[in-house]
Amino acid sequence: MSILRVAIDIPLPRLFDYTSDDALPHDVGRCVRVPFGSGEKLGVIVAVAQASEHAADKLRPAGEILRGMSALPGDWLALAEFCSRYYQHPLGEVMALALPPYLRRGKLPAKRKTKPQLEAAIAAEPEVPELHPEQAAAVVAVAADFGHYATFLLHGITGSGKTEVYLRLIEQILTQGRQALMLVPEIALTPQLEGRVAARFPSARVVSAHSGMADAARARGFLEALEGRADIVLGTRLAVFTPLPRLGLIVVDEEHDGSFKQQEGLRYSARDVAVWRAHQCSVPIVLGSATPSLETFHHARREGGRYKLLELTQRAVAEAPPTVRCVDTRREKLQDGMSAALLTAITTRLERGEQSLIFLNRRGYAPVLACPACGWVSRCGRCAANLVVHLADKRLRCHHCGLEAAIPKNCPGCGNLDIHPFGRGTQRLEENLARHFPQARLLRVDRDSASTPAKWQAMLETIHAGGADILVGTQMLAKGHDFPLLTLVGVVGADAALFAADFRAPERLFSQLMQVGGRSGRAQLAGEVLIQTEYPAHPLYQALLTHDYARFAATQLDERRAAGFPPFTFQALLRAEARQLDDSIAFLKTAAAAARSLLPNVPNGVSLYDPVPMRMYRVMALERAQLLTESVSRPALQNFLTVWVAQLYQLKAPRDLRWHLDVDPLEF
DNA sequence: AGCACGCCGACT
DNA sequence: GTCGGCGTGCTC
Repeated sequence: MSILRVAIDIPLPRLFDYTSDDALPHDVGRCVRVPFGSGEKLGVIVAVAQASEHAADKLRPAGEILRGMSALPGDWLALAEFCSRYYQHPLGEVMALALPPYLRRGKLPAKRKTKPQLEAAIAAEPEVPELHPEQAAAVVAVAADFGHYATFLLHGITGSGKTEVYLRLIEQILTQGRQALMLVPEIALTPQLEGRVAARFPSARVVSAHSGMADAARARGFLEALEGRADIVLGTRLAVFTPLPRLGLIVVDEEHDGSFKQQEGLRYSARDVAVWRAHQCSVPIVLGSATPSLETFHHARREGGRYKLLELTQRAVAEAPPTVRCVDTRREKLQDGMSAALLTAITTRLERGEQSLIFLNRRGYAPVLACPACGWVSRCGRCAANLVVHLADKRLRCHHCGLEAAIPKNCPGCGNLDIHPFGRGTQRLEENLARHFPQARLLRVDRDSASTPAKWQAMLETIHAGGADILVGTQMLAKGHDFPLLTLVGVVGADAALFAADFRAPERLFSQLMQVGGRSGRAQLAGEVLIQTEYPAHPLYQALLTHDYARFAATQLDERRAAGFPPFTFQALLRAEARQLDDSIAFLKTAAAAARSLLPNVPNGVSLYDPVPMRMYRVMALERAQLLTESVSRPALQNFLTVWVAQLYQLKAPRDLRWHLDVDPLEF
């Protein structure tokens, strides 16, 4: 008779013990059916022990141990335990997230019978481009650390051939009989990339891992990786949890991308978890970006820094970077929000048969409908936000909860017939452009117009085929697509981010503009970027003019250091949400009081701020507040959080109150 | 998070 | 007289 310690998918920070008369030490890492309360659950065996802390009469016998599937290896369990510890999240929930849903339900997928269509459908790559010297040096540097832990930042401008560096490294690690893990942001995970990798390594087993996959396919890929049959795992953030017994290399492409951070449940950063995992498995990890996160860049540039910096400054294809120019909009009367310079530039492109892209990161027709007479504005009843005017389908819509309403004919406040949309979104910009350029073929690309993958795909094809002259789009258009006919990018309405309350807003803006600017100009056609701004002298724009990420990053890091922001401090946010804001605040105040009694015992200074309503304090009829804690010492913060969270579980709170901790939060 | 147990309103 | 509301308490 032995004791099984089992992690179960419930929001409690503890394991549950069961008795078993047939469990063996090698059952650690296996799934097991266990009675739980009045029902049954599937858990993961974390340990097989001789004794339990619990009274024998409390223990129930475990059910079936699922031996049809290989046990999850020790390093996978350790990875889950690390995430549980670091993000202060119950281990059972971590494992539930890390396992494909199919396996979590105790099912096993049928074995793959046919070779997947993907590989068959892809023509072999005209198999391999030559490396320029910087690429070659990067490959040599990383390969020198095969078999050891090392983190590399591969900092390379758009078009400098980062992907080719990844592929060469993967090729080399495969020849050593090891597996490679490649993480990409959600948006970039397209069949194209899978196809390119599969085509490049026709004899390797490539599996994908992302949440859009069919359950069985995802489970099959997970098992192939677990059993060592998969050679390359390519996926979004959740792929970081794929078990890889022969792991030899990790690549995180576009490492700055916010989608690597999960914003609900286990709020993990797949990039940070990947770095931990590389260390755990003694393998090198390559973080690639044209605009690295300031956290990563800081580690890479510091004297004796923790990361090694690899720079790609040349473009792999012979082409010049786009010319970037600011248009000072304080000095002229704009026409529909557009300057004469921008209108002229578009006209020129139309005459030459080239494409223009106008970037406005605000979808809808106008951000609000308002009554000038009585001051009524279209507010969402469930969120602290305005309803956005969507003229395309004649609705008002909340971008936070999805609430919809008809557009009223007259003011609901005073009956006034003269109510207007205020401000400008992509739909209105499209309408404006259509008036200025009646002969042009316009295409608006945002989450509304490209609502399904099929529509999005069709739009990309239209753009490629030259079926549109002027594109109007949000950041959807910024990422990773090559548009050979596009030679002009106009940026409209970007200034707001310069003065946003979120200290990371400039970092995101720079990255976005750098990316969207990179869409313009290809082999033979020079590109131009026009940024309309009231602050042409702003350091962010000045750095963009010279494509000088390093200068921008340096000024940002100076500001962060002076203000005591990350990466110079480490933060964690306790958030609470309830029907009433008062309840959320009250809970956080109790939590703060508990924290204060702990703080004298925490070395190295952990600071605690006052509970405050969140900026968007109401979403979906839940009112939210947050409490910030920070420290210059990550271990000090961790020690504090561990003790604090244990107390939080003991606090009594209204039934409808939810709370969670966000370690290393990206958004406030 | 489920899910049971447990004390107060409108129905056969 | 019951069916059922959702308030709190537990789950090895």
